[in-house]
Amino acid sequence: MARSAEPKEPAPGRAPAPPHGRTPSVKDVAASAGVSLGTVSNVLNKPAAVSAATRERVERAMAELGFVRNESARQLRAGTSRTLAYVMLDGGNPFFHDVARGIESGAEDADLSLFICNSDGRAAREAKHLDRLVQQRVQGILITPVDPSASHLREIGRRGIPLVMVDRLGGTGDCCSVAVDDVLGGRIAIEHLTDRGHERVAFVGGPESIGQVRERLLGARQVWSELGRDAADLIHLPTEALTVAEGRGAGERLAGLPARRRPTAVFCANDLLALGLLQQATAIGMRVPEDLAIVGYDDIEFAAAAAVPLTSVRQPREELGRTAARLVLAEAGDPAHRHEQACFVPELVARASTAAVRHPARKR
Amino acid sequence: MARSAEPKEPAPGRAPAPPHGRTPSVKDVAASAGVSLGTVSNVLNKPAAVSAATRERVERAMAELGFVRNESARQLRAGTSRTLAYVMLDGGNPFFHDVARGIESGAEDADLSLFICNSDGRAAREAKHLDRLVQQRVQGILITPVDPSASHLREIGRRGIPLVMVDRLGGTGDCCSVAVDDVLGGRIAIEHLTDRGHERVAFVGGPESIGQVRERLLGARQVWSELGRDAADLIHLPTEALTVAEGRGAGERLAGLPARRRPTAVFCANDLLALGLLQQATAIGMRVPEDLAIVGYDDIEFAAAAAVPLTSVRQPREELGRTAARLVLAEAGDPAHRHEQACFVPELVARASTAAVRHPARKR
DNA sequence: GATCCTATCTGAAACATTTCAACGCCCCGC
DNA sequence: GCGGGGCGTTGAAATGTTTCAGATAGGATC
Repeated sequence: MARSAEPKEPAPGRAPAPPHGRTPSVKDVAASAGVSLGTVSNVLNKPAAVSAATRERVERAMAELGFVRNESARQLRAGTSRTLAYVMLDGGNPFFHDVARGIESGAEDADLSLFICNSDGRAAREAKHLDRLVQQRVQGILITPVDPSASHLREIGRRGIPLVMVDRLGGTGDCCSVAVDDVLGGRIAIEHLTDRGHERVAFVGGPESIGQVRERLLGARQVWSELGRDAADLIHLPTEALTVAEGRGAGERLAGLPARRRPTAVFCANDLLALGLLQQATAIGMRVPEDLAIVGYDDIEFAAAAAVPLTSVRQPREELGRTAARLVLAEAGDPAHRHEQACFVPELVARASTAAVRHPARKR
Repeated sequence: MARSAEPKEPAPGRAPAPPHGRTPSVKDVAASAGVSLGTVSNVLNKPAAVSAATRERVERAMAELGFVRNESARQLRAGTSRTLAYVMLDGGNPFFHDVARGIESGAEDADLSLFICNSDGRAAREAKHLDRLVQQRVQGILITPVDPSASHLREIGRRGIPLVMVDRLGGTGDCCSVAVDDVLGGRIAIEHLTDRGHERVAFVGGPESIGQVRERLLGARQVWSELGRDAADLIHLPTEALTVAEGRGAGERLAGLPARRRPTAVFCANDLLALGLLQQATAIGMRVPEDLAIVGYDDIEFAAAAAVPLTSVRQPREELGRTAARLVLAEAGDPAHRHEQACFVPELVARASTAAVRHPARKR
């Protein structure tokens, strides 16, 4: 019954089979190398304090036994883990994955692992994730919250766990945050469209409970009124969510408008909406950009990959993530840390979906 | 200097400020409730063994102190963590996120957390992630490996950590795996195209070092020869990777073919390629499906959202993930576990990109 | 009243690591 | 020969939890 080594397979790697059942600990290594366990610990943590000969002996023992540090024990002693966590809002939106990638790169630099969670827009899930993360004693939490003012967020802060809001403004300033200037994003989108000669534009997006949506719309309206345009010519087509399906729905409603009122361009609150809208528009035979120009938001990879490449407002996603990681680490390192609100500037990426065309209405 | 409670903010939540610096432990709770720490532990782990009165007292103490279990300590004692991990191959491909969602749902059922890592197709990154996961003593590892035969994978197995390959066949059977029948997938894609009357078809995909690519191509060729078609009419357009950019490149090469040799349909090894190809085809004025029919693979959300909705071979992604989670848990629970190779059946989802059109070549 | 049982609670041990005061040792300078 | 100071090493303490053998008490049964 004893688990014998398979004779067929003569140790393919370097590490031999584990000594016996249990995975070896520092104690085993110490015994095998004939040193105290404090010395083994020193080899791991301050190798300079150990003589070369001893160090080598210990290292050989570790290799022979296939020793691997037990991170739980280390954490227990240290009081905190070597892990950051990012709780993202919508796992179906590539935007957040790009942000996550930025965070990961920041975490990597500090030699930390990154725990990625997905709240899927549901407060209960978010709370559950946060609960777990607190139990894990993560070193810091990055989050794009369902509701930035939720009580479970303040709870985290009260516990003294560094927390950074990502892509949301920290509001009252009781935590760090990184965000992009959404009002400005709305402005440049509309400026781009008016530059292209559009006089009747729709803003597609909702619900307005989402700060981003509110601000992008606000920016749009600001420019519109500054240009002295009639507010009635900037239509708001609300959606229930920022998804492809909702974008299609908005496309249908757009098509249903009487020709007089129908806009020649739309500005969508994100790229998913824009892609859905583009699809619907194409399906009913509208040409983009000739009949309808479209501007999206986020500049996700699929925006550039659309059949008609999508003009979009790009956010510096990875940098957003990297900065967030930097802030959370700064807060973790320095107790006297002042909360910081980083705000990035969005940038318009013009593509075919708003290419300059002599507009039919003007041409004739 | 003492950190006094802010007078402005009269305890917004229920939990009062932590007692003093340190986060409270079971010992603190025990002291505060006037019981032994064993009892506190029982309240947490086997509440039935504690009298109602005591339990309530302890629970009140926990609430008052804002006690949160320390997961590291729990893990240390238990010898293993309450965490699964998924190392995905390509964070930029929504397919893997859907798989991850399935895994998460499986993990959720077992009340485990899921650690999501991204190897980004790089073996070194993958090895680093695995290293960390072993240090964390995760309960099991799910992985879509860069190279299924890599030595660091066998290492994991030798350590006795349950490992399940996702979307890859376990090959020699020395670990569990879940996969989808890619040969069959290739077959149904080609059958669909030949049903639609196409007589010259291209397979776009590569590199062939990827098992999926090889098998989908194999399935395609099988059907082709079974139908008695000339092998020269099933062109293989190789790509360097399964990305949108490579899809665009393939589109260019396709357009460059002399009209006689140009296929009327393509079967792409995944949806990213198909989307890139669709974009390029549209850009140069080819109509889809009239001039070129396209079949993708994976049926990611963006396939349905494309301007011309993409016909695609759907894999049961979430189920793949859920099954993988189930297998890894089975292996973790039962040491005498027999490795299992789960194989799912793909399914064709027909959309506009291969809609039946009277094909020009036949019409005239 | 002794015995047994059950329900409840206790205290110490164990888990793997890091830290730290202390120790032995050797060499240097006096 | 002795004090002093590095250097390298040691052993014990501490971290927060779970587990488990025992302790205690309160009934019920004989």
